[in-house]
Amino acid sequence: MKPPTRNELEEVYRRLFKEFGPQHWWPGQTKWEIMVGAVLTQNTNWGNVERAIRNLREEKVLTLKALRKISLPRLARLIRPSGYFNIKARRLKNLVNFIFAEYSGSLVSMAHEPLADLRKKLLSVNGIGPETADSILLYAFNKPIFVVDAYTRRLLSRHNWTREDIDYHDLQNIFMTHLKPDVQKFNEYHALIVRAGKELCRTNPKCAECPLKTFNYSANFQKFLDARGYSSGHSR
DNA sequence: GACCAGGCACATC
DNA sequence: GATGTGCATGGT
Repeated sequence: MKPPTRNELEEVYRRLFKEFGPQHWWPGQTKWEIMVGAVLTQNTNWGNVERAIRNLREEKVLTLKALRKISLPRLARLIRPSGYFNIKARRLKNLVNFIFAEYSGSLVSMAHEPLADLRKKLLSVNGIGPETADSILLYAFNKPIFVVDAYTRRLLSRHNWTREDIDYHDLQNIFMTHLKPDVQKFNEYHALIVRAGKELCRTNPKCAECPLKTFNYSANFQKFLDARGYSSGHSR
């Protein structure tokens, strides 16, 4: 098992982009809306997050100020469709309180904070882990940090480039050390991996249709396919 | 009815 | 430091 080379990472990007085109991420209009989405989508289908965000918008509480004032039970009720609503309500409150405590509620001054400092501070907020922090940094604040997630982990491990249980930062470092810091490209690359990942998901690999099919899948992935009865006919 | 989805914190050993 | 568990909805 050896990690992908720079050329391989570039080739993956080219193929994904050619297959799917630009993804125009993040699916959210304002900095704050992107941050809310980043918390709500934790281990949750994006469609459910959209319902929750729609509720917040319809109730006119999809702003920093409104979310500061809203009661915890009401917030939990509105974001119910996104799952884990009690925990996520508290996490959103934690994020709001952090922004007021640290930046007087100003996303503009928050945006001026250097990447490394802002990242460290975000990670200190209870409920903001590495992926949520990096999503906020890249997609809300346009900072050059590569976001990795379950799809990224799956993509690399199935090509036998990494172990399935690779640590978040080890995985992130593979991209950060090989690719030049480029906000637009990091944005697009992660979005494309998610897009492709949905076609390479756990229960329905659809490998014949995967744009990466010309890579050699790993022995592990082959075993995975065999175990689920996907190998006969269309796997390679 | 089982399994899955763009994590994270916390308990326990 | 590694491993396990709770959190919860809506789609397939």
